[in-house]
Amino acid sequence: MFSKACEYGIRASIFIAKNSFEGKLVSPKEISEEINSPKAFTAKILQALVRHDLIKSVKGAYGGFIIDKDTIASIKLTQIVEAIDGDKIYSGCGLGLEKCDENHPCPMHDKFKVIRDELKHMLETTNLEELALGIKSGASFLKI
Amino acid sequence: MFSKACEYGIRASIFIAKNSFEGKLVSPKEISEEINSPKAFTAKILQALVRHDLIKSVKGAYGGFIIDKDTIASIKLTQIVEAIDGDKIYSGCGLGLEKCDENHPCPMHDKFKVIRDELKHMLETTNLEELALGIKSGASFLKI
DNA sequence: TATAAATAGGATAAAATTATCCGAAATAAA
DNA sequence: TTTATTTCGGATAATTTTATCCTATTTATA
Ligand code: FES
Ligand code: FES
Repeated sequence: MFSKACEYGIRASIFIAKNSFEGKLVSPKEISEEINSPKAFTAKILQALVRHDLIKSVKGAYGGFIIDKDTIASIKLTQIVEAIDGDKIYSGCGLGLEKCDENHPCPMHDKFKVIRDELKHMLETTNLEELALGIKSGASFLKI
Repeated sequence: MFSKACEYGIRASIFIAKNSFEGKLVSPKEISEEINSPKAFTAKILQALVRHDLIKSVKGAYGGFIIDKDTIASIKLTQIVEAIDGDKIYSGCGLGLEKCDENHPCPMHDKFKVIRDELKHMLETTNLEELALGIKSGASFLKI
């Protein structure tokens, strides 16, 4: 469904959000340990999220990654997914035709579109805050 | 969503089904031209579908691939997807946790499960016949 | 100012996926 | 029986994705 990079990116963002509630910066080392991902690869993904203005990096000693407390609730999953995987998950043809086109549909189009649109809607309406609260309360987990 | 191999496999199966209505065998060459896919790679995927008893191969001169006319309507998309991509699309965690577990869910689990289950249901209830008829009637297409 | 700690980013490497090639085996027709 | 045609299957190559490594740059603190 999503690429590994995107899975790591979402999990990392949730972990950063959780810590950002308390104003705590976290490092790639801590992140990769908490979400069980390769450290250097995760760091690369974090850089991409910084470039897309979804998270903030503080360079130098005592630095790390953080998200502005008051933006956590406004960051939607779709923004993270698009920053890493692009929009092919929303616009691509389920059977791999060059483009998904109502006027030149593949045989699966009608049925696939319904599901693809629901996925899109879900990613557009789910924000980092609610996911981070799930982790905080112990209702959900980021590894194993 | 699906691997390239799976996309080719589904498109190829639909094309084979369409021709099987008229009892016509088709070759990897013809298939790859009609669905716009790499020939040798497509041939490999067809072999896998044969091993899974989803399509039939006729070896030797004047051979090719075909599907028993009376089984076309009973072959569901899910069977093709599982033969090629396995069941990770049904059972895998959306955020890449080792396994999707109700009792140890990732933060996206509840919302993701709904969509994953709908995808599963769609693949389980869509059969090759209806897809092939769409191609035959000109309502849908297998390339470009 | 010097030092230590941390992100940024380029260069590689490993692994997985996608794609190609070629000879062997099967088989229908001449 | 020979020939031409076609699938089967192993070996290999190209590409993409995933992962690692190392150095430069940044910056808080001593
Ligand atoms: S054309 Fe294939 S999903 Fe729209
Ligand atoms: S645990 Fe992640 S989708 Fe179920």
